[in-house]
Amino acid sequence: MNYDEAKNKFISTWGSLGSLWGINKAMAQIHALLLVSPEPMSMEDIMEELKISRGNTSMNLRQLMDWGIVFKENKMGERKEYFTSEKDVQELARQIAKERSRRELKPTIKILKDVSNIDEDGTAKTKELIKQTKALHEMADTLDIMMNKVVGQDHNWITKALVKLIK
Amino acid sequence: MNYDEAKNKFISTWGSLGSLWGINKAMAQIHALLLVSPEPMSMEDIMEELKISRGNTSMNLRQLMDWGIVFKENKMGERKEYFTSEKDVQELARQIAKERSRRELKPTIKILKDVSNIDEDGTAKTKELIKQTKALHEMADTLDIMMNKVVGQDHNWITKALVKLIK
DNA sequence: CTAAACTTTCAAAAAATATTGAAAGATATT
DNA sequence: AATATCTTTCAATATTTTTTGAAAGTTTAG
Repeated sequence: MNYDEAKNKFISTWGSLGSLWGINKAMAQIHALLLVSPEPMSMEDIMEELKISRGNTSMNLRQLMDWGIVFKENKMGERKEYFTSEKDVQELARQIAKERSRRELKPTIKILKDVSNIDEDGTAKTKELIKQTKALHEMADTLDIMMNKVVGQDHNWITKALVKLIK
Repeated sequence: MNYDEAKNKFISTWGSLGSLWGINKAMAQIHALLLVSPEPMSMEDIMEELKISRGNTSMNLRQLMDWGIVFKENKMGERKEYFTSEKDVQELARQIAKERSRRELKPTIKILKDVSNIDEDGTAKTKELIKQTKALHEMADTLDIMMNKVVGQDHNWITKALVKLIK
């Protein structure tokens, strides 16, 4: 496998993996491209490499910046904007954990809490609904605490956490 | 909020959350419905409650069984098939972790390994590709080991893991 | 102020994904 | 073996999501 094959394979794999962490293909591919590019890239560069339209590139770059994993850079004397990705994969993981907690986990926890707090009326179905949503609430809450813990951790948290888990 | 409102809210929340763990809306809603139903449900029952077609119900039930989180049950003297969900949420989490490792993480790890093993040719772009995919490979591998560790853990692993992390 | 260089927006089109429902397939019952 | 009961399949359809590209917007330079 040569460089170009390897790069394309990585970009397309990362692209289809996007759905795994809740982003679309183009967004994930742009991210992959920037992640392995030694130099910041312009919108033009990205459009060209991935064969996607200007509008698409613009929108997805914005979203990546909203996620806090891609940044604008300005080259001196140049009008054009350049983009880079967060290069430290652990920082990347932390940022993603933080955003997913905020966007998905926290809102879900709130709903689970509300649902599990309905009045107990003695029927089996109400009991079951309360019981199961309570259990999910607890689990989601624990997961959220863990994820936020991770966000405040030093760079090698994953390895350390692993060591602790395996004991 | 009364029982029906709460139940519907839970089902629709769980449904839209499906994409979070990589399954479609109908599948997630069927799962939610079974999770809070005190009794096994027939295909008829499910179609009725969720207002979805027979074909849709059949296909999604099959997938849920493939994930190992929904089971067939037979009532004595009845021809019809009934379905129940795994009720223990920790077992549910374990099963999901296991399947996602198998379906998504492991294949990705393999590709990252291949890509990061291309020949170093001294150029900056090749160096960067190797460096970044190696880092991702290491992280994905660690995550996979953690997830599989979790799969073999006892019922309160989440709480225990949390305690360890917080120290 | 006006033009040039670049970016963003958004309605329309395309692509991807999910859903339906009727026919075919099972399996049990008479 | 014919019928009844129930499930699965899959081509057609509907829905949702993504992408495009041209117009509008913004910023800098002259």
